[in-house]
Amino acid sequence: MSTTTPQIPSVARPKRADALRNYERLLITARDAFAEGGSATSLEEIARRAGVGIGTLYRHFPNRQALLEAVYVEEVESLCRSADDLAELPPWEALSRWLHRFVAYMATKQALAAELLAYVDRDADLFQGCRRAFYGAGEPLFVRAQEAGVVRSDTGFDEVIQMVAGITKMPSASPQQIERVLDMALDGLRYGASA
Amino acid sequence: MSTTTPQIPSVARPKRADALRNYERLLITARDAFAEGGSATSLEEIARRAGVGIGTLYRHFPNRQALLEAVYVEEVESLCRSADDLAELPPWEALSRWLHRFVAYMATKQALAAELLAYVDRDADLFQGCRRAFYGAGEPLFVRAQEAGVVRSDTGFDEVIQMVAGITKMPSASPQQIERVLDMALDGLRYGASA
DNA sequence: AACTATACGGAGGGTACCTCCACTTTGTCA
DNA sequence: TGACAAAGTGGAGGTACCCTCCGTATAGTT
Repeated sequence: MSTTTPQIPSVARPKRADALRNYERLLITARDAFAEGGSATSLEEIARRAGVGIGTLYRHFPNRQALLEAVYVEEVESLCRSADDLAELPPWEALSRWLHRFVAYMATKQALAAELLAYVDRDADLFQGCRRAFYGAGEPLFVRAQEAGVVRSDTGFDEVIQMVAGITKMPSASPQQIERVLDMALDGLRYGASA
Repeated sequence: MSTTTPQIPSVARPKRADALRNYERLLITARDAFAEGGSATSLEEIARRAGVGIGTLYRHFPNRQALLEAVYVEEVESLCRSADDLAELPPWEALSRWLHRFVAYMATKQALAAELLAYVDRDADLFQGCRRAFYGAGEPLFVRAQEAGVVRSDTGFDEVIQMVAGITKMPSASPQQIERVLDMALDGLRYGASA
């Protein structure tokens, strides 16, 4: 299943060793900084924290939008790749865990996505690609669970994603509440399954 | 019906004549500028266009958020007041026109609302108040139409607003498309009415 | 007309995004 | 291995934006 991991226009890494090092430090630092500061962190701050000059940051990411995009894509890819780890688990277990990760991911990335939407519009390649990636990674887990008879047969992956996406948008709910609601929703997904 | 127009924490106008003049010019200029530039316009630009100094702008609106809020509230109030103009019209005509205005309003104010949401959270007084105002203004039109038998009786104003709000969020649709979809949805609202 | 509370305007402080270019490092090829 | 070109680095500084401060001007009152 590892070959099914779909590739988004995946960001082209730089070639030289030092450049690659700096690139990845910047990406990680930016991810963490945005997670804390809700995407309000300045690029200067990120460069400083990553221990590189501001010029270096701009060599790798020509503007703020580019950095936001790169962080976003990186996270989506990581979430999709993480579906592979779950291939060994029983079908239900795998699907359920992945959806939990999906929700946790959305919780932290909402501010980032909101700012990105101010730059690019909703159906830009970026988001299209990410949606395709989500489907490519999650749908096999779903189908497997359905074929194993642990998920009701009268629904589709689309509906599940929409339901789960809706849950992530619950206004001002604590992470615990969201987890509980997700579990309830997932119980509904099992209800009436053949096994 | 003009007394039913609900008041949002309505912005307190300044007292002195010159101050009031400047205040309103700023508000109008800001509204137009945000409508064009999608809320990206700078406050300096707005002050310049309104023909006042930047200090004057800041005297009336202590920061960017305050100006955005004032424009937003002003527009909501205006939309709600406009329900009064429609009181003379036949019930269906009145409801239908007001919902069209609602959609047109949403189309232009989406960017503004998006930036506001970055400052205040979704269930702040601001938005609560605006929702109350919407209901106060629109529900009587709806009830009147329903009582006149030109709107089906098996639905409520909540549902209609949600449906219409959904239409306003149609991604990258032209104003004409939105109008057409709204008309179709409104036909659905009439379907099976008694008259 | 004099007076005072209110309002005006814009210079300037602080910070953010981004550009430019002199200098350094990496990797390659004779 | 050492020299050299290509690639990469860092930070001063340009421009724009938000906002503060305060000396000046004006509306409304007595």
